[in-house]
Amino acid sequence: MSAIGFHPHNHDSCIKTGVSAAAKTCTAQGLQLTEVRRRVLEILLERHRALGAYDILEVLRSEGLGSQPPVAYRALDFLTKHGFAHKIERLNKFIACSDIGGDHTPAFLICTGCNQVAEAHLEAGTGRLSKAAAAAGFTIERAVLEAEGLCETCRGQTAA
Amino acid sequence: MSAIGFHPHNHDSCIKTGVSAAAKTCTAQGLQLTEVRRRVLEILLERHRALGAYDILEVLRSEGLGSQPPVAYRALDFLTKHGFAHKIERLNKFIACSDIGGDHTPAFLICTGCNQVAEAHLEAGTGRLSKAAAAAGFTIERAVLEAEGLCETCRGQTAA
DNA sequence: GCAGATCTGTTATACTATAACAGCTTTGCT
DNA sequence: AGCAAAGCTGTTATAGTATAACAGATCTGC
Ligand SMILES: [Zn+2]
Ligand SMILES: [Zn+2]
Ligand SMILES: [Zn+2]
Ligand SMILES: [Zn+2]
Repeated sequence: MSAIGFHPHNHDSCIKTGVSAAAKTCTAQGLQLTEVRRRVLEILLERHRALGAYDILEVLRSEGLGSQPPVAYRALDFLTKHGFAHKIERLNKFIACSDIGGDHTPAFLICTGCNQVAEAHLEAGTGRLSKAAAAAGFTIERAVLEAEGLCETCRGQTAA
Repeated sequence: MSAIGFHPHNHDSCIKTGVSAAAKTCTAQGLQLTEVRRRVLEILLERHRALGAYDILEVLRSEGLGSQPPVAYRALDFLTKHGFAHKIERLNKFIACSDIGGDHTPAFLICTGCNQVAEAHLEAGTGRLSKAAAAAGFTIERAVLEAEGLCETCRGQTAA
């Protein structure tokens, strides 16, 4: 429930934890966490912010892991499909999941000041949107919840 | 609060009501509802579904109202900026606001069966996302709330 | 009527994403 | 091991979405 992401923290552990959690899930579900896929996840975890597909491709290219768009998009499809990463629709960018493993309804707080994106995990089916959908007889299969605004730090700087 | 949009209804009145509400708002706020802008709003109201910018451009072109992308995008920027239309981020498409005039936080129900999009109007600042944001010291300026799934009709057809 | 602001038309280009096909690798089975 | 099916990768080409920049037209307030 708490929205981490706007606070400094030790980052190496983020990366290791994220990759190993993904590896574990893949093993359990018979999925292949291949070289490219693992590396894309690492890149997202390393940068710890939303990246465009072509940003990622540039890194892959520099490492000899693939140089054409489909390589990046396929890896991202895999990662997003299985919940290891998410697409931020508002930005057309991708970000590593901050809680790889659990089945969740992610929501994002996008700071327009520092461009950081924080992921909040909400309980599914308990909000106003769910109620409105239920009232209309609509069955939700996937939700995009993204808020733009200012994080605490950036807001302070604007006010000051 | 109720999500209209998945039910048949008389449409001419939608169009007239929408345009005149927009015209009224523009007069009140000193905005210019020019030929192109009005026509784009009409097109969105007529079709009553989400349209891509290039779909709209095609219509404009056929009517001699502008043939280059910026013409459509500028009109859409105007309409979305002032709440006469909304962009559906998940689809990269645009739709006329179903309640032109009121200041609102729109949420959308996107049916993957029939491609219809219904707009629900939620009260701002009362949901889980707002609470999560407040807890993180984050100030929301704009929210994207989009749910994909099946409307009542399409769900019935799938089940049957 | 004039100055400033705003809107339109146009060219060019940037950015985002996928189709399609050939070849390689892994997996599961015998 | 040998084989077939499924899945992954590399590549070319192309589709789809969006904006920068500048010149000219129109509207607005004075
Ligand atoms: Zn997540
Ligand atoms: Zn910030
Ligand atoms: Zn609306
Ligand atoms: Zn439907």
